[in-house]
Amino acid sequence: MPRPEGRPTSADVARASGVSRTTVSYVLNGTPGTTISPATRRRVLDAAERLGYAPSAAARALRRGRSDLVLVVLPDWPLGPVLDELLDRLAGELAARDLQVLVHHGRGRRRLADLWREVAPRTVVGLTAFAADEVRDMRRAGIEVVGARLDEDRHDPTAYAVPQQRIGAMQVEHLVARGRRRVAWAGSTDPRVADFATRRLEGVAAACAAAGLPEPLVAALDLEVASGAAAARAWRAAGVDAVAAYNDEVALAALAGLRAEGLDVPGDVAVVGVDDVPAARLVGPGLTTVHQSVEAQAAHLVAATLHALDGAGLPPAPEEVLHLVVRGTT
Amino acid sequence: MPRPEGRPTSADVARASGVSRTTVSYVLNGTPGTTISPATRRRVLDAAERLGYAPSAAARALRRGRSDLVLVVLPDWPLGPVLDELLDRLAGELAARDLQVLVHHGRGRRRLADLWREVAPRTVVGLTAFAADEVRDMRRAGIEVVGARLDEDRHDPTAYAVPQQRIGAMQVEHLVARGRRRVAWAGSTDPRVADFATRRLEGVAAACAAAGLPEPLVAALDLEVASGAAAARAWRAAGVDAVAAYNDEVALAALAGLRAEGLDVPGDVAVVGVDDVPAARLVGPGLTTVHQSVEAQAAHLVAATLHALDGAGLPPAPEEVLHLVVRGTT
DNA sequence: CTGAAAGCGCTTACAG
DNA sequence: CTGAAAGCGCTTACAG
Repeated sequence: MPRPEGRPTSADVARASGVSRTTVSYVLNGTPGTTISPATRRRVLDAAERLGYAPSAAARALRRGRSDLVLVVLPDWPLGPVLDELLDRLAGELAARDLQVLVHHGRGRRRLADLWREVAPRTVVGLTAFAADEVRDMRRAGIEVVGARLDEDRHDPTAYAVPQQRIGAMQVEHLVARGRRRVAWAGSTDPRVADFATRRLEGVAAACAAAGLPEPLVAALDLEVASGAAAARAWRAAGVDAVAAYNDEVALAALAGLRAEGLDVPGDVAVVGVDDVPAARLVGPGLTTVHQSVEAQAAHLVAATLHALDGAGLPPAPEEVLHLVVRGTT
Repeated sequence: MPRPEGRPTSADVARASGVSRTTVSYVLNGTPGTTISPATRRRVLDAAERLGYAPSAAARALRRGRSDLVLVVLPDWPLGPVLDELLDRLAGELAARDLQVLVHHGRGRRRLADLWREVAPRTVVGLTAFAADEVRDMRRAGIEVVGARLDEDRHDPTAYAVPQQRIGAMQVEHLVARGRRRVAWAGSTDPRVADFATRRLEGVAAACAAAGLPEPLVAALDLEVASGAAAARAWRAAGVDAVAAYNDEVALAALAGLRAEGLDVPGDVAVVGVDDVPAARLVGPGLTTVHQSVEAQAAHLVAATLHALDGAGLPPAPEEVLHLVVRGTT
């Protein structure tokens, strides 16, 4: 009989099956090196099933000194298919090692410290960058940390990074190869992506300088036709013949604005995005864009995590993550 | 001095500050009703800081009998802006009550049972439907369960549900109002959304029947121009003059296919999507679509969760979640 | 104002 | 083949 209040414990199972808690633990955990008679084993299993017994994770974690959780901390940017796939791959890979992946959507820095103390995960995987003292605290608590970097800093070999500046540079290099000379940057008004946008713009500016072009004209777009149209008027006034957009959605807003202003793409202005979302190949003309290989990123992230977990070999940096997909807009 | 191995415990802090563990606990938890001298308090706080002490969540949960976690179980469908916003709102609301939200991306049914035992959350919020015995097990373990339903089943008042069939019906009702008589359904080849797609198609079929139209012509589309074009040829052959798409992305594939086949939208064929993603208003012509109010959904979810947590009043069913946004494609 | 002690539910040497 | 007992790190009546 379950106790009137609360969940049953191993003591309840022991009582119900007439054995000690030791035996219950041995049977339920399949502890190797023990020899429990089949009859006893049956009785214990039956009792556990009948009572709906589930071991207390808190007690188990306390006793074992660690949990079987991997905490993934997401940055405060919009979710998308890339992240989706990344988490999926990571969870699958870790499940094979009996680790559970739990995701924290990282709004609010303050809460993070509470959180990792609360769940006491084996490893924390940050898709956002951690402060140095945060990393110190976690390591001190015996938690492995796999970090993310927004930039190309490679000092920490486990750091997971997509070279954001390279993305911007690739956009400009392609536009220059197409003979464009006056480049505009179409950024985002979403504050959550500001870090990324800044890096990409740095890459755009550097590539313009390297090609002897003037500094890029900078604008931030909403995902609205009117916003794109306003930008398009400024571009026409400045003689812009090429637009590098923060991502494909912003590129779509730019395209809508150019269309509304009667400018021809790619005749008057070429446009290149980032992400290669499905819409990029479905609109007409198709959107030229920088594709990020989820496979390569996921493989790197998984490898870095396994490295932190059990000292598996470090993965090579994912150099082959980016490639350009050329379509009708350039 | 921290112990050579592992994290410091409250005993270490007690030793370092020359008080008992009781006092350490009182100080660190700000336990009301105790009167610790400011000097003692200072010493404890300093020692804790110096040692980098963080209480063991496992021990605390074991002692208290429950954790401060809310586990959100996501279904196995692609992430998107709606889910993003939903999680954001829920996390914000619960943070105000000192609850942490942790998200499990629910691939693999088997693992779920392990997971809730492992983290011993206060509440499990399912954005996917749970099996009845799963719910029973969780409740038996003292965990509140907030369930999701794929359909319009309203037996459980806490169940969170978007009326999927209503979505399909709204699409058809609009098409009929526009004078269309031969409706096709553009489904998805993504198996992860099969449940949703089925419900929406049921709504489409029912609305067709109600309007005296023939059964909808059914096709599943990839997010590729070629796939849309193949469907477009079939639609032309069957005299289809209206397409209800599973979502906006599929609608974009349909539009790309119709364009490739030289069919005019909305002249020859009208198209209506679901979701109102940014691209829907950025493409030309703009995509008519069924908008799901994230606000209403989030409010309902938050209310249902708070109800489970502390018996707050039940939210009204979110009837006002859906509305049609009419643009150029119909 | 502060401390000694019990107990949360497990697992695992150790002893039989 | 199985059990009594210790101990993981906390919190909290209870006693001073």
